[in-house]
Parts: sequence; C-alpha cells; structure tokens
Amino acid sequence: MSFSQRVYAVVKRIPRGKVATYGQVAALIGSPRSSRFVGFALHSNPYQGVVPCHRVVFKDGSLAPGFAFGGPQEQRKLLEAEGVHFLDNGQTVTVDMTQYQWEA
DNA sequence: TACTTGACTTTAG
DNA sequence: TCTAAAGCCAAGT
Repeated sequence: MSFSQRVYAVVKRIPRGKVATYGQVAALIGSPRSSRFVGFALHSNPYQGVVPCHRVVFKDGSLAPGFAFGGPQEQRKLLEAEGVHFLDNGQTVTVDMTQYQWEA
C-alpha cells in the first residue's frame, strides 16, 4: 500500500461530523512529520466522494486557504451540513476542535 | 532519471 | 513568546 493510499484509508475512517488534522492523519499512517504530503495526497484525491478530504483541517482548526474545493467557504458548507460547528471571529473561520476533533 | 514542489507540523533559537 | 528552518515523501516536470 502506497503512502497516499494509506492517507486515503485513514481519512475514510473519519466519521461524519468529525474532523482530523493533517498531523493527526500523518501520525496514524506512521509518519508524524509527513503532514505536508498528507495535504498533497488529498490534493490529488482520486476518490472524490469517497475520501472526505473536507474533514481534514489545520492543527488550529482553520481551513486550507485558496486550495481546497471552491475555497474554504465550500469546505465550510460541507462540514456544516454534517453538523460541525464553526467559530467565526471575523478574520478566520475555524472548526471547534475541542468538540469535533476525531479521536482515532 | 533527477530535481523541484507542495492543503503542514514540529522543534530549536 | 515569537520567528525561522528542517523534515516528511510522492507526483509532476
């Protein structure tokens, strides 16, 4: 199983209504410092609709700016549709990690 | 075939 | 406490 396939396998395990961080996913596949490639693997996600890459966020709960989907707004909509609550301080929009972070 | 790049995190200064 | 740099690994050029 390739590195990217392991990434997809882990991300697919994230339940609806929960989110995980890049570092968390990287740690679960055995490479805690490979978070950069976790993002890269999701970027070239061949399983759209299968791998919920919108459930993967930054360590602080914020979303990837300008890259994901149609932008962070789109990712936010997907997560809110699953019941994930966002904290909007006017500047940045972040997921409430204390409540919604996935505990593997 | 080899080099560069990329949705990041962590550690050291 | 804040800033800077290193490290991870596969895909694209």
